[in-house]
Amino acid sequence: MFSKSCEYAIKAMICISQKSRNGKRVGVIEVAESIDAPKHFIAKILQELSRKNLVKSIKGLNGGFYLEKAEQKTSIADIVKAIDGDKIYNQCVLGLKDCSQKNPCPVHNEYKEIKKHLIAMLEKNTIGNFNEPLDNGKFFLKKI
Amino acid sequence: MFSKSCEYAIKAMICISQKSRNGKRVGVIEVAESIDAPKHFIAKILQELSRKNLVKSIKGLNGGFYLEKAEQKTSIADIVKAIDGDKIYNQCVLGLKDCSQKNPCPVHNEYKEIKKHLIAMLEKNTIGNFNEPLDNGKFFLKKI
DNA sequence: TAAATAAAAGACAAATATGTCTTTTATTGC
DNA sequence: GCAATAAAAGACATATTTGTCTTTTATTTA
Repeated sequence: MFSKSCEYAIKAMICISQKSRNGKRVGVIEVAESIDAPKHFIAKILQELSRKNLVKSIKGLNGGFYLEKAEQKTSIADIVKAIDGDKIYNQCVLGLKDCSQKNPCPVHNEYKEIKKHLIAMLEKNTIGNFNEPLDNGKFFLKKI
Repeated sequence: MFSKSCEYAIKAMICISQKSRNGKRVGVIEVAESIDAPKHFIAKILQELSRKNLVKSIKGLNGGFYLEKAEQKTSIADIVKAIDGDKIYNQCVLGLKDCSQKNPCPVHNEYKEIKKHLIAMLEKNTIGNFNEPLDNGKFFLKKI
C-alpha cells in the first residue's frame, strides 16, 4: 500500500511524538532503534519530513527531532502525501490511465467508496492519537 | 496499491478474455499494444500467469493466449495473489510487524473493515465481468 | 575559542522492479 | 521433412527504491 520509506516515516513520527512530549529531543539513532530501521535511511527520511515541516529539528548538543503541539495534529494522510505523493487519492485501482467518472472501469464506483473510507481513516487519525496506546503497550513499533 | 506487473497482468487478462471469446488466440504483440505495455515484459508476465494456470497458451501457427470458460471466472484477487502475493490480505497498513488482533495498531480495526470491502471487491469481480463493458466502450484499457 | 554533539547533505552501493533482446522449443501447414 | 509462426526461457540492461558511509554545518558547553 505505502512505500517502505513512507511506513518508516509514519513509525518515526509516532516515535518522535511519543518521546518528545516532555520537551526532550529524540536523536536519529534512538528513532532508528525504536522502530527497527536503518539509521542512515531514517536520517534521510527525517530530513525530508523536516523540510516539509512535519517535524522540527535542532542541531548540536541536546539537539534532535521533536514535534510541536500543532504537529501532533499531523495526520497519517499528511505523512503519506509528503512521502508517497497523492497517488492513493487519484489513481485507478487497476492502474487504468483512462479511468474516471466519465469512463469508469467496472470497479470504479465500488472502489470510490472504499477509497473514501480509507482516506477518511488516514485523515482522521493523527500522530498525537498514537501516544496513549503506545504508552500503554497496546501496540508496538517493532517486534519485541 | 499493486505493482506495475500486477496491473499489467490484470489488463492483459481482461484483453485476452475479451478477444478470445470467439475461440481465437491472442498474440503477445496484440496484447501489448492493446494495453499499451512493453511486449517483452508482457510476455514474461503471461508466462507467469500461464505457469499458474490463469491463462492457456498454444505455441506455433495460430497459437497465442486464450481463456477457457472456467478461467473467465478468475477474479482480480486471483491475479493479484498470483503476481503480488497475499500482502494485502495480511499486512498492517502502517507496516507494523507486530500488529494483530492481539496487539492492534490504532487503525487496525478500522482498516480491517476497509480491507474486508476491498478484498470482497477484488474477489467478486471476475475477468469475465469486464467483457461487456469493454465491448460497449464503457471503459478503455489504454489512453485513446 | 575549542571540543563535543547531532542534524544536513551528498556520494556511493545494493537490492528490487521494470524493461529489452536473443535463443530455444513446440506447433502448424505445405 | 521444411519453413513459418509464436510462446518459453533466459541473459542482459535500465530505473527506482532502499540502504550505507563520509563530510559539512550548526549548536552547545566548558
